[in-house]
Formats: sequence, structure tokens, C-alpha cells
Amino acid sequence: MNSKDQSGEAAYKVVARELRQGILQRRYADGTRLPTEAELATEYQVSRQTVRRAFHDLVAEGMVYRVPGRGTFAAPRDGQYLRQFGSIEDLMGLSLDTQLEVLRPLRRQVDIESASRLRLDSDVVHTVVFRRTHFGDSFCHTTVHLHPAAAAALDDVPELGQEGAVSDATIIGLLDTRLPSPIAEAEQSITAAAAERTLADALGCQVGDPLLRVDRTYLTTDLQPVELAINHFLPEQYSYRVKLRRNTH
Amino acid sequence: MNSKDQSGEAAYKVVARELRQGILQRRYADGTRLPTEAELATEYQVSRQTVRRAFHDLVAEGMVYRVPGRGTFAAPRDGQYLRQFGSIEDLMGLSLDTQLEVLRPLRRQVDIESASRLRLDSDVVHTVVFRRTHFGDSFCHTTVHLHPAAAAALDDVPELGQEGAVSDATIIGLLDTRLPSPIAEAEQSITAAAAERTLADALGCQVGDPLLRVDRTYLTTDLQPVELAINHFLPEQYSYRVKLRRNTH
DNA sequence: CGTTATTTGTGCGTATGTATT
DNA sequence: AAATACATACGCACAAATAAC
Repeated sequence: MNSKDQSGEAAYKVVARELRQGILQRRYADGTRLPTEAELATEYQVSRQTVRRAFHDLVAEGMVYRVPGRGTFAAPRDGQYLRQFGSIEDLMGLSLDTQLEVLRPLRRQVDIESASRLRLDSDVVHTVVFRRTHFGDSFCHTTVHLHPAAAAALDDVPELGQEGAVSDATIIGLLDTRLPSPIAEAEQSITAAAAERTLADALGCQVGDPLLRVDRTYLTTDLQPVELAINHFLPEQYSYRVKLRRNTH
Repeated sequence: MNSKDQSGEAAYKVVARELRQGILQRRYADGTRLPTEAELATEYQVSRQTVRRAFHDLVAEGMVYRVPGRGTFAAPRDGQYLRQFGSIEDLMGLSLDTQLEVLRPLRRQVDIESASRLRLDSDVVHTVVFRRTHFGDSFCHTTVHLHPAAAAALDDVPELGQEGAVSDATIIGLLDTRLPSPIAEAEQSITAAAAERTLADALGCQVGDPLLRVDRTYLTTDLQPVELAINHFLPEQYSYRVKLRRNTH
């Protein structure tokens, strides 16, 4: 490692992170060129190779594309909010460029179905409803049901209890540090649904419009479900991408 | 470029391709270590940096994982440490309990968008439209666009050329045995869409009903796209499930 | 039309750090 | 403690694509 590195974070990761954030915050409009390798090397006081290493990651993530002789460009996203959610980290990183706005504050309620999906003994869950926005655009409506212990762990987060409050957090990001055991995995189920009145109002679409519904159950390392999130996305602004591989038995 | 390079193919790509093939052919069983960087550098007569470049690609693809001090290992395919989820077999297994009915027989046509998504030089693709049923219930409408070579490989399947024909095959199942290199992976994009007239008729739902739209591009082991399938599912009869894991090995 | 400058791509050498055995 | 193996970082040289002249 370089002698200049005091923080423990690799130089190329710093460069990649800052560029990623800049792209997500639309600091590089579609079609405009990013700084060249040489420019970034000077700016960050690293070698050109280190900048290349950062770009290599961003290309793999699909954040940018590069053309020899021309430059590096932010990958066009035809209006869609395009993020790869292949891992839990990706979901936690959501807070990098989105905000949540509380529509219905966190409160205790009886919900037999959610309680059973969280494998609770009682029928009591804690529920919060919010909307997630990206630069002012609402693209996701989320209802989160929490295990009582998880809800208790969020006691010190006043925003969640207040209607209209805005935060740049993610629920699992908050839970991950507050629970005794961290979040280890999530089970995700994806289907389509028509927008009901509440959803249509929150997302600014028509009643009956098709929405992408994504249910996620988050489990801690001891496989205890702690959170059930029911998300509804506007399809024009969001699509879910995965790679499938062969199982060669 | 290195003076040894006569072929025009980058040295690191050759190394990556051969390793990828070896892994897909199970030449490195789960848990056994791949050759070290130094060994591969000697074997291929390239520098250690070039081997690293190849491994970097394989890591990004999820083919291998690396542990400092221990070595490089083929990523297990049974889901345990898998970063990417779902499997091609699941899709091939469709034919076990479903049937397809040809709505529009396989024929040559010009489709610029599909051709570009298949990364073709020309604008000509071969297209077939069918409906998939499960015990008489239609649950999926599929439009398949094929690489010309893939379409040629299906010449001996008369059902595809005949409207109304019924078969219990899957297109990739057919392609897998007929193409020189097998199907290795698929890229999948999921979103929601409203049913158009054609879709509604085929699936027996109302125009405007929400459908789950799943686009899949199938690639052979040499990463050549051969098939683009656009599926529309009835959400009541289909939902897509995946498990997400934490990225730390 | 070729020439030149710019920019990314490939390849290799070296040094040092960190994790594992 | 030593050897092994991967990770990070920097340096250089040249190739290939692009754009401007």
C-alpha cells in the first residue's frame, strides 16, 4: 500500500466512490465527458494506473462506459433509476443518492399476515410507511413491518416517528449497526400489481397503473427475520436486473 | 501491445477465457484452488500483472473469488457463496410441467432494437411468439428474438414454424444441445407493464392489467448473445424469488 | 488525404503491504 | 519466523481509436 494511505481505504476506492457519487448526483449530465485519466490522476495525486483501477470497477458496475480516443461517459439511463441490487450492500448504499420521506410514522399495530411472515409469536408488528425519492422524483413507496426488537432498536431515530420527516437513511442501514447481530441475507419476491389509491397518490401515477412490487424479508446472521419491506416501484423509473448462471451439476 | 500478440486478442483475455472455460467445465472442483498468479504467468508466458488483469474480470463476473494468502477458487454454484442468483436450469426446467403454443411462427424480420440487444452487425433477427401454459392455464406470453446462427440451429424443429403447434420444449433447451457452445448465462431485467390487446388476448386478462415483464438475454460460454426473450407473466400465477446475501466472503 | 494531438487500452517491471499457512 | 499468495500503487512504453487540422 502507498505510504500516503493513512485511512486504510484504498486510493482507487476513494476515486471510484467519489466518481460514483458524482454520477448518481448527476454532476455529469448524459453525454458529457468525465475528466480524463490524466486529469483525475493530477486531481487526486495518484498515478494514472490507480485512476484506471477505479474506472474498471465503475465499468463493471455499469456506471460508465469508455470509448478509446474519446473519453469516459456516464452510462445513459433512459429516465430510469438504474441500480444493481445483487447484494445487501447495494441496498444499504441506496442512501447515497436517495431520500426517504415518512408518510405514516412508526407505530405498533396488529397485522396477522406480516407477523406471520416475520415468524412472530404474537400478531403485533411495528409499521412505518415512507416514500423514496431521487432528486425530487418519487420512485418507490415502501411499507416496512418490523420485529418488536428491531422497532425498539430504532427508538433513537426521531425522524421515523414524525410524519413528513425526511432522511437519507435506509432502514436496514440503521438496523445493521443497532441490532446485536447484523443483517446477513434477504429473501426477495418480485411481482406486478396495480396501483391502489394510496400508492397512486404517493407516487403520482393513476389508479390501476402497473407497478413493480418487491417484497423483501431481511434476516440477521442467526436467521431471525427482523424486517419485512413491501416496495412498489414505478416501472418507468425502475427495473430490476440480475445475472443468471449455470448450475453445472 | 506485447510483441507476442499476433492474433489481435489481448493476452489477458486469452487467459480469462481459458480459465472461464475450465471453470464452466468443472475442471476445478468446488473448494480446490486454481493455479496461482505466478504459475499462470509462467504457463502463459505473461507477466503476473496480466494474470491479475484476467482474474479481475473473472471476479467481476462472479466466476471466482479470491482470498489473500490462500488462493483463487471457483465460485461454488450451489448458492452458498453465490453473488448472483437464480439458475438457468430453473428456466430449462420449465418444460417439465409447462407447454408452449406457437402464436406466430419463427420467421426472419428486421428489428433494429432487438438486433442491437443481441449485439448483431445486421438488423435482421429471427422471431417467434408463443404462449406458455400450465395445465391448460396460460400464464406467460413470450416473444423470442434469435441470433441468425441460433435460428439456423433450430431448422430441424418443425413445431416452431407452424402456428398453433404445441410443444413441451424450451428454446434454450433446444439451443443448448444444438449450438457449438452451450448456454452459460443469462442477463435478466424485470419490470412491470400494462397488458396490451395482444397480450391480454393471449393470457386471458383485461387490457391494462398489470403484468410482470421479464427480458432475458442468453449468452453462450464464449459470451455471445444468442437469444433475447421478452416474457409477460400474469402476476397471480408467477412471482420471481431471489435471495440476496452479504458480499463479504 | 494524411498528420498530429488526445485519450483510452494493453503489457510489463518494481516495490511494498497484508493475510494465510 | 519464514514462505506463500493476493492487494495496492507507481512507473514506463507502446498500441489503437478518435478527433481536429
